[in-house]
Amino acid sequence: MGRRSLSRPEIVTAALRYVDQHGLEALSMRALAKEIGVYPTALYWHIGTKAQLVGAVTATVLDDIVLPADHELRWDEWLVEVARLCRQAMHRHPNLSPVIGSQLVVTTAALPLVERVLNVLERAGFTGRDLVDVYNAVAGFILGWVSLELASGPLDVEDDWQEEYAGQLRSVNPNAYPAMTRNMDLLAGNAFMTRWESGRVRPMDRSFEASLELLILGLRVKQERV
Amino acid sequence: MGRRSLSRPEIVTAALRYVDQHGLEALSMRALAKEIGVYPTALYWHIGTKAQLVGAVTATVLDDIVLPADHELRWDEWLVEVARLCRQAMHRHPNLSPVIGSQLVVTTAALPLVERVLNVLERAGFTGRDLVDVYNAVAGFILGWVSLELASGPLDVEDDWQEEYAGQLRSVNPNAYPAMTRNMDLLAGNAFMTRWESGRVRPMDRSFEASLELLILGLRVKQERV
DNA sequence: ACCTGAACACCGTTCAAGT
DNA sequence: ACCTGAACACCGTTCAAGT
Repeated sequence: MGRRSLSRPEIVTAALRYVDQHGLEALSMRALAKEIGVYPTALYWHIGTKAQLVGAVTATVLDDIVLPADHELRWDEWLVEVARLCRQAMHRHPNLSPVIGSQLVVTTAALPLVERVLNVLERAGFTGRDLVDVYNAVAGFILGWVSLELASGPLDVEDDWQEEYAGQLRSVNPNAYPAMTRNMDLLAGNAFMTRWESGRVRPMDRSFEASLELLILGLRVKQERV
Repeated sequence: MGRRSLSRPEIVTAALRYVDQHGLEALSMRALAKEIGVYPTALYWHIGTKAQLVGAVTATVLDDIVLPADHELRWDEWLVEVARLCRQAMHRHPNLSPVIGSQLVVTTAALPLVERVLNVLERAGFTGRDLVDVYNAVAGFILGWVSLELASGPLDVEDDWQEEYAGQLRSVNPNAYPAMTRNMDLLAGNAFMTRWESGRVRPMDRSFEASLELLILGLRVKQERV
């Protein structure tokens, strides 16, 4: 087939593009190989298994996050900025969010991010176990919240399940669900477990900012106590 | 084969047990059918596609959450309790957490939970858009954080990748990563992106409690402003 | 109504063989 | 060193056929 000089980065780039276009579940070694114009087994020589390929793809997404300088901003402003940047990076490749959200991130590509967040949290006065806890709060919130936001619908179901679920919600028993009924207009389609569209088509900007603000408020209170 | 009276709930129960034992990625219509002692295509008659089966399984997990009575506790105490109960439910079926974390939850089984949380947040004084935002903060934090905690390792990789990653972390350049180096003993294995074991084998109890406390602190501050 | 059995179009991965 | 080509043991799903 005259195909030559297949390289690791070339494969990873092609895989990311493929996932962006066709979804994570459509990614297969065979389909990707066909896209590149090579036999499936050629991929194995360069990147190993599919799991390793996906890991490499994830690393490139983390690598794309450019953090603001540390000392230009107050620690809390810096964290807000970083949270937004991470969210943006995840929104750029929404089909990859299940990997970030539910597989262990084991790549050194994440370490610069970890270092900078730790550094800023130390600057805010957190140390030792408190530092680790507060870091986990920040990282868990950002990565967890956004990957939940980007969750995709149940795949390969009929086309009308969205309208059906919307209908089910709106016709819920007002006696059994008074609080939901009172707030249905704001709730329907806009809140976790009462929506039928992914955050990739209907981003939850306002709620993300509000949630982030709550986290920062909590951090400020905790800081004063330390 | 003399198999009779195959029922929907029977299939769902068997599927949950299968996922608990063998993992989500091992679940296949064919394997489950063999386990039950029936032809794969028989399952389709009762539950439809695999996606629908997984949805039904998820619903049973949410159904298992028994919430405390509303008025026995202060609103903030109640939320802490509910967060712990949800986390426990997810820990009971860790192999299912990718579904909760990265697929839209579209089941009426979630609605009682939504209703009660909304009710308590209204009691705390939140209304309108603020109510929705604060609800999303709580739900997004709990579901997102815990599904991240329960993330599984990259599948079917060699046995020594855990030790290898642990080694990479500890031998990181102290000049490039001073904050990480200073806190390496507490960090390694215990924080998001610097761990190599899932929360199912190494639960992050302390950090969860601390993160939850931060959220509640933030909610209390916001409440005073409303 | 409920299940069988065959069939279709896929998978990931291994391995011997080529160049 | 790098890729081909065949092969193995799987998938989800459809559909005609049985009872």
